[in-house]
Amino acid sequence: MKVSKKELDKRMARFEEVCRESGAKLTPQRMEIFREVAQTVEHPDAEKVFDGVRKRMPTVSLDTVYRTLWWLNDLGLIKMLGPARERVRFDADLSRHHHFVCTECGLTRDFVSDELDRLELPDSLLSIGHAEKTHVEVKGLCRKCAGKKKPGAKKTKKGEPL
Amino acid sequence: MKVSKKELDKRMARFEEVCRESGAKLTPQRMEIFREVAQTVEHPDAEKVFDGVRKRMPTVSLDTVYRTLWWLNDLGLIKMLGPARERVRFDADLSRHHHFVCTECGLTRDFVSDELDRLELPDSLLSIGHAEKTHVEVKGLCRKCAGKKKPGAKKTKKGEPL
DNA sequence: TTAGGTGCAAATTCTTTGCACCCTG
DNA sequence: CAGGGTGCAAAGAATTTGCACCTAA
Repeated sequence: MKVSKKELDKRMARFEEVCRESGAKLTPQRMEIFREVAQTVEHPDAEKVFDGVRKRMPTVSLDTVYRTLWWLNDLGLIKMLGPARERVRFDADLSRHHHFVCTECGLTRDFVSDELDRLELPDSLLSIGHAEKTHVEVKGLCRKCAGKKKPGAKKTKKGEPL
Repeated sequence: MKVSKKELDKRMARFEEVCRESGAKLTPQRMEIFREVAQTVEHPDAEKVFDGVRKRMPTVSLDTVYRTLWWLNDLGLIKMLGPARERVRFDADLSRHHHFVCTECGLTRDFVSDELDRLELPDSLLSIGHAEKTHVEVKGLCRKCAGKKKPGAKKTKKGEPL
């Protein structure tokens, strides 16, 4: 499913603007890679983007697609979903709960909430599918990282569980 | 952080029971791998589990850990978090929205909900960290997969609690 | 006894990097 | 013209698999 032309134009305009502001070069590859993500409501993976772009530009390489995608993400022009440099993790707690995830160090803690469990889903979901489970993920800084942040913000290694 | 001895014992007992019921062999490796996940509230990845088990059983191999973890997941004794065999995906929609994900085909669709956006988080979160964003992921079958699976599948009703 | 389980090592899959050439600004 | 950007190929990281030996039931 594609987004409306109007919305796509808006996204492309913002892309060019942010791109220019950041002082980065506006290459045809970047243009097409961004367009590929911006024109759809599906949430394509790198391979899908690659295939789409390749139709119009047969010489792009997969690694340019990856590099450009991370770059767009860093610029805040797109967002990443799912396994963003993380590993699979395991949980033996089978009771109903949600997760708090620290954006800095990856610390993940369970929490429960009656209010969340009573949530009602919007009608718009009916046209998409049949809901079976909902899981809430709260992102933020854990206490430890919030404390560290001010002095000299330090990065933790990728997806390291705590 | 470890779970209480009582809870751990409960989990181990259920493990042995399910294991026996399923007709699978109760090997020391499986025992220790399950115990490693069951004894903590952290959400360890395969490597972490491997390291923990290796302390008590120096000869386990990483691939046995992986195989056992998938097996435990299939038996419903543990759950997987994060990149469960998925790839990173990209989204150019920067507005506030949540996701519906089909557990069968992976289809991902955005949806919005005022109610979700007004959610109040429980106090218990305060002791963990500072919440910045909350994202809801609804899992279920998309219409297409629901149709394939069992033609007479029931539909979600409005207002049905999750 | 014997089918299922394990360890080892090699294979895959998805992503990331080094490097020399190319093109935008 | 300069320095960032690109393509290619090769490297990595996290899983996964083939195979022969081992062991719980």
